[in-house]
Amino acid sequence: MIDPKALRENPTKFRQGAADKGVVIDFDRLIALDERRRAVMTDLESRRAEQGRLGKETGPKMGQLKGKLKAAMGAEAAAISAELAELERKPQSLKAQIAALELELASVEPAWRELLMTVPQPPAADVPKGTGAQDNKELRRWNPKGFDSTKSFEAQRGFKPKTHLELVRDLKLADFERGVKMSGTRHYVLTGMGMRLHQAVLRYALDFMADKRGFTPMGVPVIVREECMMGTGFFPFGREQAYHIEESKRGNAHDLFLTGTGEVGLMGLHADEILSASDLPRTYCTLSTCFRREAGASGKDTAGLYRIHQFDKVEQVVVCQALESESRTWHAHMMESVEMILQSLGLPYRLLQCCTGDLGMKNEDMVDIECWMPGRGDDGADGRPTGDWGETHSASRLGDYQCRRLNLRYRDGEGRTQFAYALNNTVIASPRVLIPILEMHQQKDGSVEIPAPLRVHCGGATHLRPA
RNA sequence: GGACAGGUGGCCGAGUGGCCGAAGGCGCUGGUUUGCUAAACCGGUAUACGCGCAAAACGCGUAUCGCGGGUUCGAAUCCCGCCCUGUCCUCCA
Repeated sequence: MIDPKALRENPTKFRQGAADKGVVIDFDRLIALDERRRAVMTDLESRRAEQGRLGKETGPKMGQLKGKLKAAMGAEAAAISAELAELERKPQSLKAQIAALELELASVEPAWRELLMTVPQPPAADVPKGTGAQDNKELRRWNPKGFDSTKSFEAQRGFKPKTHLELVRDLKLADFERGVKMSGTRHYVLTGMGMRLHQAVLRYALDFMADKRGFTPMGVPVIVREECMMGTGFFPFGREQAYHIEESKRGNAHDLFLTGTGEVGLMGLHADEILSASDLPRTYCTLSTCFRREAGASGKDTAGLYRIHQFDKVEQVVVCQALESESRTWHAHMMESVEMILQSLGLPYRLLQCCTGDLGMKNEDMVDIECWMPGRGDDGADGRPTGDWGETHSASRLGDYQCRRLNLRYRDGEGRTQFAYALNNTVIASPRVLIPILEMHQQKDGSVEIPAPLRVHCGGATHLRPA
C-alpha cells in the first residue's frame, strides 16, 4: 500500500509509477474519494464533538428530570415532560445528522481503501523503463571454470547434453506418471536419490544462510488467513494463483490459503507490531513448501520439474529501517548470498535488472537471477535444445509498501513510529534448481556428479548413476 | 468434536449508563536528593485518523476497553451476533 498523504502531495509520482508498470488505475476517482472522505470525516468529527459537549452539559440534568418525572403527577409531570423534550431536541437532531454522515462514510471509506490498495509501488528512479521481460537489463554473469554459457555444451564438454527430463528418467530421480495419477497435471514424485538431492540442496542452502550469513532460520505456517495474503501484497491480484481452503462453509469464520512462498509467513510474523529500532534489521530465512496454482500458465513448461504446483524453497527476508541506503545494502547482501551458493554449486548464472514493466505491484526494484540450463531453449539443427537461461531467484526491494499493508512499524531514534522497509529473495528453490544441477553436472557416461557441498547430505555419494 | 470460563493500556488489574482514554500497581523514562549499590520523592509514559501549520515541534478534534451491530440525548458498562483465548473431556503425529 502506498502512503495516501504522499499521493495527495505528489499524485504525479504515482500516476507515472503506475504508467511505467503498465497498470491502469482510476486516479481521478481515487483522489475524489479521498477528498470526499476527508470532508465527511471533518464534518462528522465536529458534530460528534458538539454531541459530546451537549451530553456533558445537559445530560445529567436530563437524568435528574427523568427521575423526577417518575414521581411527578398532573401539571408538574407535563411541565417536566415539556422541559425534557426541549432539552432533547438539539441532541436528537445532531444524532440524525451524525447517522447520515456515518452512512456516507461507510460507503466512501471502503471504496477509497479498496482503490488505494490497487495502486502499485512506483519503481525506484534508477530502474530502467520497459514493458516486459525483453526490456530487462543484464547486470553481470558468472561461469564456472571450464564452461562458457555463450558456447555450446557439446563443444566444451564433448557430448550432447541430455535434458533434465531424460536424466531424471534414466537415473530414476522422479516419477511424473504417478504424481499426475495422484494429483493431476504439474505434479510429480521425487524418488530415491532424487529426493535426497532435493533435500540436500535445501538443507545446504538453509545451513548456509544460518551459519555463513547469520540469518535466523524459522519454521512458519504455510496455511494462512486472508489478512496475511493481503498484508504481504499477494492479494488481491494474486488471488487466482493461491490454493484456497474453504473453512467458512464448515462453520469457521475464516477461509485459509496455502502460501506460494515462505515470504508470507516470514513477513506476517511482525504484522501489527511496533518494533524498536534496535530490533532492526530482522534477517530471517525459512524452508517451506510452496503452493502455486500456475493459473494462466497453461501450455508453458508443461513437462518436467520447471513449473509445478508444489515445491520447496528456502527464502530470505530482511526488515530494516526506512532508509534507501540500507535497503540497497541489504539487497546487495541478499544477492551476494545467492551468488556464493550458485558458485559453490558450479552453476552458470546471470543477474537481470528487471525493468519497470516487469516489477509487479509491490516492488520498487527487482533483480532476477537465472541459471543456465543446457536442456532448455530452442532446438538446434540436430533437433536437440541449445540451452537457455531459466529463472531460479528473484530479489526484491519493497520499500515500505509491504510493511504499510502489514502495519509493521518501528520506533526510530526520535521516538516516531515509521513503517519499516522490506526485502526478500530466494535462497534456493527445489526441485527447479535440480534442473541446472543435473544438466550442468552430467557426464559423458550418463552419470551426474554431485556438487561437493551436497554430498554430505547424499550419504557421501559423489555421483548419481543409472541403476 | 463436546463442556465450562474469560477477553480493559507494554504487563497486571479496578471499573454495571454521564464526573472514564479509563483508578491503582508493575515496567519503562526524565528530574531531585542521598558520597557507591540501592532506595525515596516529583513528573512523563498508547495508537490511528482528520483539521490548523510550508514543515517538525505543537495545538484542536474524533475514534479505539476482542470485533461487528443494536438500545439511548449519552455505552468499557445494557442487548444481539461473531471471533479469539484458557481449562477439562475426546481424538491425534
